[in-house]
Amino acid sequence: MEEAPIGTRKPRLDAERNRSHILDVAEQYFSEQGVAGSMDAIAKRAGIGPGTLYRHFPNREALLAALLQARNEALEGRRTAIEHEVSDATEALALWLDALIEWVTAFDGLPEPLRAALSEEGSPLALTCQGFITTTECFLRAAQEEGAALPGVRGRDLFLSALATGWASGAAMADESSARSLRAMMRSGWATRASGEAPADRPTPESAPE
Amino acid sequence: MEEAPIGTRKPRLDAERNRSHILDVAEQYFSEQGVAGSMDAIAKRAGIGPGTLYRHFPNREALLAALLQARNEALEGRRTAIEHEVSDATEALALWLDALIEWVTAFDGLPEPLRAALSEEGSPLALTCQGFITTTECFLRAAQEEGAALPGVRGRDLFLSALATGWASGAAMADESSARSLRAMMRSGWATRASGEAPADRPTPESAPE
DNA sequence: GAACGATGCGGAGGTATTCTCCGGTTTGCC
DNA sequence: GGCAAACCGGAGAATACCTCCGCATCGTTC
Repeated sequence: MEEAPIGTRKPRLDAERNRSHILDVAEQYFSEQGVAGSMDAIAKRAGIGPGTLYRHFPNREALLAALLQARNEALEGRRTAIEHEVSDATEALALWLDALIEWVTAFDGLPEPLRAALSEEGSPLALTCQGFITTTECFLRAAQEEGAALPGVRGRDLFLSALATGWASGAAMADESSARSLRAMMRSGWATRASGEAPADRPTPESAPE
Repeated sequence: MEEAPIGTRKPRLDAERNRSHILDVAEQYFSEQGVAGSMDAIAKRAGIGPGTLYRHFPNREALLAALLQARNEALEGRRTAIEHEVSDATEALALWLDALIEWVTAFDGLPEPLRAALSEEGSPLALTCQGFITTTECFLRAAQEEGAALPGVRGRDLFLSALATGWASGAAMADESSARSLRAMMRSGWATRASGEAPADRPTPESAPE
């Protein structure tokens, strides 16, 4: 559609290559050090100057947003998969929230900038989050119409819960058992008593009604 | 007992005064700017040099720990009050967790350093947290013996939940309704279905069985 | 009350990090 | 091949955390 090079002088190849190289390096660096790692260190590891890094990504948020792009698409895919393969609205919402938690913990320390981004309107991360909040709202509404989710809860609250769960799971004190507990508690937080008898420890039992 | 000035040459008065002045200033500063505010700014506002600030409190954590001291005692008081005035273990645990959330949100951004402190053994904040985790464990065990709380949950998980709830409530997106939702979801997270029929919106109904 | 030793004070400054500015170079287009 | 636009990269400004050390102040002792 907008591919016509009208007024846009075609992006230079070296810039394009630098950009993707930066993304590769940042992906690895953030995986190792967490998202709070030094920007200049990324530039140095990529063999470029700070200026180049900041030209491509004006701040940490922009870099993070670009890094998350691929995972965003994966998460969108997960969404349509759940929509098509899971008919039970309760299970669908639960699976979606699990996917959200996984997305939110893609990098160590990611929940913090996400929460911060929710406060600022123009942030690229905020846009992404807003989309996922809307999706959460969809799944939630379906579950509520089935009577499987409490009516007082809103999509943003569930999204915040997922974010908070991911944040808490990142604590050094939190082991695998804690993470499971937190997820389970979150689930019985929105589910009604009437909905499916799974109280806590059922490990997402892949019950696709194919 | 250890008041005998053996080997300790009695603390100087000006130092003591400086210390409490720093605490006053920091209290106000953190209340305005959140706990991530600049240390040097606190020193400047207190009219002292950074060196003096850091002599009294070697780092931000120590300063925070000292600031929280008063509130810690208030929280301990709340604990004994709950223990004496509330016989229902479910309600007691719920009240305690509400008090914890309030403590955790005493300053804007406080949950973050608390979570970080849990990772480091020698931190003064970690000690405090550990005490409250133990208290949480006590309330939880009582509730579990009444069959009012799920047996799989641990005290640390509940503490983490409270911390995470406070963290999420600090998001700009979170309004009062979100905070209430989060607390309600947390509660139905640990409570069994059998325990009291209060699902969400009961506003802590002061039912002291005197 | 005066001198002395221990203790506290405070600012200069080292290190780290984020981000900007600008001269020099490379690239794409004609 | 030449030109203008875009890009590169490092120097460096701004800020924050924290340390070091000469000097001042306090408490004690004579």
